[in-house]
Amino acid sequence: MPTLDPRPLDAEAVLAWYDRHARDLPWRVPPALRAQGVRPDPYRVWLSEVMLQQTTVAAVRRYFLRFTELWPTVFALAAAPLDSVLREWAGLGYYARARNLHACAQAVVERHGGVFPATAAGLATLPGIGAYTSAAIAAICFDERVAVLDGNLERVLARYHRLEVPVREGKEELRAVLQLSVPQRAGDFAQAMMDLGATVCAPRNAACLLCPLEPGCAAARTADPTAYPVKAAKTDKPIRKGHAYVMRDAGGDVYLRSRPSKGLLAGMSEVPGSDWAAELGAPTYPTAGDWRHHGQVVHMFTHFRLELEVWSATVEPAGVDDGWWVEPQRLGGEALPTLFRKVLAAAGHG
DNA sequence: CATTCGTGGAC
DNA sequence: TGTCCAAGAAT
Repeated sequence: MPTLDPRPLDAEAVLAWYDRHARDLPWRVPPALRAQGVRPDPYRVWLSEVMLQQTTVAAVRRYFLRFTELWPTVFALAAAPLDSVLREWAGLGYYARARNLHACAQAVVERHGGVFPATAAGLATLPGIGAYTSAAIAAICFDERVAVLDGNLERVLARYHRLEVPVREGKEELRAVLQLSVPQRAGDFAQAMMDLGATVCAPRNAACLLCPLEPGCAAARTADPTAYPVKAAKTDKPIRKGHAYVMRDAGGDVYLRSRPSKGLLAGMSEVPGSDWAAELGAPTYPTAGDWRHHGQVVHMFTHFRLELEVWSATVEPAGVDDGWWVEPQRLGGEALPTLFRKVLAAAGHG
């Protein structure tokens, strides 16, 4: 593999840009306040970073406000029932994060007296906190001079250095080069680089004229900077098919149950259904009733496409017993992933 | 180390 | 409509 020219970034230029263009985010201490010695609350930074894993700022904002309203401190979150955390997380995706979030809050309270560790190494021992998140919290909250490497930084650095291999193969090299650039204001630098990636050096649009790193950027000297990072070959998604059964009792209540605690949509609520397989089998209704077909729901997961045939019927409650019955107007408060909200909508509970 | 984990928005 | 992809972690 070609070794990168270890040119440090112009961190001063990046920080100067950030001082003028920092985005206003609910979990952020703006650079002017940070300069006055105001420190971010590690609880809020941690919560935001976990929510932001593979998730857009736009999607996170309202969940963050809701969580901090319900649970303003790590003690409050640690004391909350896991069920309520899963319910509030519903719709945000990657539900292992919610379980790890709760486990992490309890670990911070029980093992650290409610105080988050102040180093990346210490943070990385906690559930749901990996290489990126530990570095981000340590830099933002404690100005540890550690390389914070997320998808934005990978893109910016791949362009800056014209990395000719997919990021996965060059990631550690990028990390080493980035480490050489981290200034004293490590937290502002990390946030600046992420803002830069989100707004200036974006995936489909590189606004090089606005970029403080343009003078040293290799891709900016090419016809199309967005050609970097180079992509790995993609594989096509398999299709899985199955049936979903929406049951109502005589009063119109809807039947839900819990999914297993591991695997896809772990621990979330669901409408009963068949296995999901490459070939669609005949429907096997959970119990007797006036079963009627409502068409198909298509849902895209990261690694497969799911096509569910939606059925509904009015049934005798005695026929099923591993779940619970919910009034239709209370479905909104259940820990239902988007997939099953689509199913319920198709069956007339939209 | 490659795979398995969601979802909504931009284009 | 299909494709891409966003402040990754766990296994």
